[in-house]
Amino acid sequence: MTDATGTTETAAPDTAAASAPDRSGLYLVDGSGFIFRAFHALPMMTRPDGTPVNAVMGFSNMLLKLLADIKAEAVAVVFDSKRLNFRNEFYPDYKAHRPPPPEELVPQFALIREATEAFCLPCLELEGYEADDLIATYARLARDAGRAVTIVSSDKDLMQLVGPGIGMFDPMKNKAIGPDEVFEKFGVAPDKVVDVQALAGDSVDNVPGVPGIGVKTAAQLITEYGDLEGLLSNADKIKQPARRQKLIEFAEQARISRRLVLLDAFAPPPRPLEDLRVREPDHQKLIGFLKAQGFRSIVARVEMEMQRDGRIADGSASSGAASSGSAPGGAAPSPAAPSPTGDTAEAPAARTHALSDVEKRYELVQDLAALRVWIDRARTTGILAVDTETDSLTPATATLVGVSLATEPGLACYIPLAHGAGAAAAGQLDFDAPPPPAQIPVAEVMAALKGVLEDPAILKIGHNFKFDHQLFARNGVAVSPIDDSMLISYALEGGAHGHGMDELAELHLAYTPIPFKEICGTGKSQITFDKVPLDKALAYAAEDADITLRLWTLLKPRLVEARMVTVYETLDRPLVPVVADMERAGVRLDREALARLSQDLAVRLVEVEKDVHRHAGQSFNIGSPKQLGEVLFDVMKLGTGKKGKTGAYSTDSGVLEDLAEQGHVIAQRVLDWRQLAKLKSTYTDALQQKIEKDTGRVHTAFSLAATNTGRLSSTDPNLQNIPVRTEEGRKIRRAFVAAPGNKLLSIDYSQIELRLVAEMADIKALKDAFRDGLDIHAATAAQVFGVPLDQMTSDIRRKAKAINFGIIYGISGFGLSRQLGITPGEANTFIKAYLERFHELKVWMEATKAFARQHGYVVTLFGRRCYMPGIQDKNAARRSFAERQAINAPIQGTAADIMKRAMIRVPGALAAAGSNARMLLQVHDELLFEVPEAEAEQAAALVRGVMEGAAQLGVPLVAEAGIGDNWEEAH
DNA sequence: ATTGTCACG
DNA sequence: GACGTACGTGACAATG
Repeated sequence: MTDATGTTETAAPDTAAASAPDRSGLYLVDGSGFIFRAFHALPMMTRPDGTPVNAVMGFSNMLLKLLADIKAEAVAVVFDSKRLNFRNEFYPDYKAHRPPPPEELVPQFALIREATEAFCLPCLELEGYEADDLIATYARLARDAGRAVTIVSSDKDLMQLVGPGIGMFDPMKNKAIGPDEVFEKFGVAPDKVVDVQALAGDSVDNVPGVPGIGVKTAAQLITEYGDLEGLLSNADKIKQPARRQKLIEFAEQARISRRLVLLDAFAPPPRPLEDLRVREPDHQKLIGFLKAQGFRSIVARVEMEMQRDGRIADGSASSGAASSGSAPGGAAPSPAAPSPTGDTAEAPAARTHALSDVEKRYELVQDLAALRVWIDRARTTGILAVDTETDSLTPATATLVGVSLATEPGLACYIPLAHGAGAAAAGQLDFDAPPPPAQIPVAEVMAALKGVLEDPAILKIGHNFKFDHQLFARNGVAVSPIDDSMLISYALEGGAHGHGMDELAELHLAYTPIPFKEICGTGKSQITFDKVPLDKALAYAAEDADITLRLWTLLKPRLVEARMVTVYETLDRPLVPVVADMERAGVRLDREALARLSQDLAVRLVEVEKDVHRHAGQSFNIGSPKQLGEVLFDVMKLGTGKKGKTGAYSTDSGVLEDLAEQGHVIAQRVLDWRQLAKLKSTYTDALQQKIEKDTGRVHTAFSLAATNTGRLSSTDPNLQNIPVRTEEGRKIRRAFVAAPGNKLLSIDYSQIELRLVAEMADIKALKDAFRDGLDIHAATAAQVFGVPLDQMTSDIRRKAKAINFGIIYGISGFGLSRQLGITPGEANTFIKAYLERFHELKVWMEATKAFARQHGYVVTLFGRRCYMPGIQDKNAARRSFAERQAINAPIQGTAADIMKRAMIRVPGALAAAGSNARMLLQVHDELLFEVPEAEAEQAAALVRGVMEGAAQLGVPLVAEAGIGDNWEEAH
């Protein structure tokens, strides 16, 4: 991750470095780290008033020496925030049993901040982050601006940052720390330090690591296997039995440990890098402070230096520059004096602006020189919002029409790539039409952007980045690292509202973006984006990147406040490249088989239609519920219809099945017709249309922010509802086939939701049954109805199965009675027996509903919030509905979380094993793969392992695999 | 654009 | 005592 700068061939004359040669160093002083070390290293001393000041003294000495020795143009002192930081969110014990600081140290915290201000140096701190994270963030920013960085600290946790352009300096031992010193300490290069720490752990910070593994062993293992994931996925190959066992058992703990020690170099900077410039110290103020502490020897040194340099202490840092640190008496920054440089304590609302408040500076980029300016801007800010425009909504095959970028709010550009000649739409030759506009060839733009888009030190931000990620991947660019403002919003407020850009812009920025319709029209006259004139394209596309950046700026910090960083960073964000690859892979369909099925269905539909009309004695549209109801209930007088709230007759399958049972043949024939019509229109006809010419495959789109529970959904076409329950339907499944030489591999979780009920409600009897590997429905039947397993009947088992499902849905006597065809009274008796046998369940359900009422949301096992607005509704029906949702959402949502964890780990596990299997589809508890025939069994075992190991619970997770030439066979 | 229906987990 | 119900999705055809 080090050769980020200057790798692109096109970057020959580095204009940023040439014209603004700001190569002077930035010094980042680890204030929090220093104070502890100085306190323990230096003998106790006190001020005349008795205040202990030994650490303050050490700190002042250190700063003075630093400022005298170095030629830094910028210095900042960084502190921990007082409150908990984001690490406590996923590991509450982080730095937990640290004793409170010694009594003599406490008053020195504030004095050290005062000292920093007396030296006219900026103090940096940020709620939710440690000093180390801010140091990592500013080190990244400065290095990318081409400036040398020195971290003044001896903390080993910062050693991971050492590399080209970034060094450390130990102020206590007075010696530099470079890659050699890091290797000496950890036995690996700086970029592998976190992997070693993840294994070795750290008792001081309460980082658990893997028991029995110290730094030495860790270094040896990491050297052999490359990195932590490489080691963990090959743990079974370790020779020493005890070590192998520990690595397998504590794999998850090692992963958590790595996240604990890994510094976040993308913390929102509390103030711009440019603000950190060293100012001429206010010597009078400095001397005043030092005298007040009784540091006479230091005062003497300062005065000597002033004389030597011939400086006169007269507040030379005049006007604006002095304003932030010049409060008399060294008091804490006065809130009454608004500082133009901006304090860290600024209200969140002030961080953003209504779109209309800021001048929009949007630029059309039509040559490489202009593009390079934007690339330089991205390197300076380390942050780049990106949006792509295409001629279609299927990113697997769409043509890239343009790219927009934004580097700061209001500052955005659009790079047209494939815009045609203005109004010459319809593809007709028009010799009077204007020629195509000036555009940089796509290949050149990609070559120029690749370095930035793949630079680990530049964060790329998108809204629904999965789409853009796919387009760049098709152009040979693997965008990383990324943030997605849509997914941030989803993690924050899933279920509370939608997360599309337009909706979020209204909600958070009080701004209505230019509607797509206004640019491209609608319906038959709609044009593709490549036909849009450049001025309009610029206004629309640049605005998208601009809004994305503004939303990110506003929403990213809220993740920390809401303690939702872990959900976002471990469940949602990493899914973006994984799902992008799935969509891009697509799935092969047998078009001829579908066509034959369509033909067959068409013939049979005509037959059944005739039959229905014959029974009815008249011709009508069976597909019209209105006409059908009138025929059945008004004309034929079959029972008494009328049900729906709109006054219309209900003709759904339940009603028709009742009629069929009463012997009305027409009802069964309508049901047959409905089934055939559904299969034809939704599947056999539609799926043929969805086969992409370019790839010969179908590419669904998975929505990552559509559901209330954290599940994915699939659209255009929906491949999560392909028929399977009836024989007719399974014929459609057989049209989903593997490419030649390949097999389809389907692996699904067995009973995952019921297992999670047992886990989350902590139901002992149910957990035992799962641990014993019993037939869970038979086992619950035995326990609830008191029937011995050897006397179990299929009917009793069926009833228990229905109750088990009902629990997951937030059971009601009415619902269960309808499902089982029994009276609500009987159903209630069953439920009562169930809740008595599994008494923990009732406790959990009541607690969950109470939580929902109190907070307006429920949480999954992994911390995802599912908002349910109806929970306080005055209407009893709506409230009951929300209560059932409150029961269901944590169960369904936790299952979704676990599936996401598995999906995120699958590609790495496959790659590590050298497998060529490709993940194609997810259907909530099932994953579908396409895999070379010879590798199928191996891939099945591997993926099963990943899925079963995706969470460590009190109940086992079980996944079952099937292999076949088509999806029906594999399932 | 909304409603009814039905495919899936 | 009365609400009207199993939870979560998306697509299609009819209809306003």
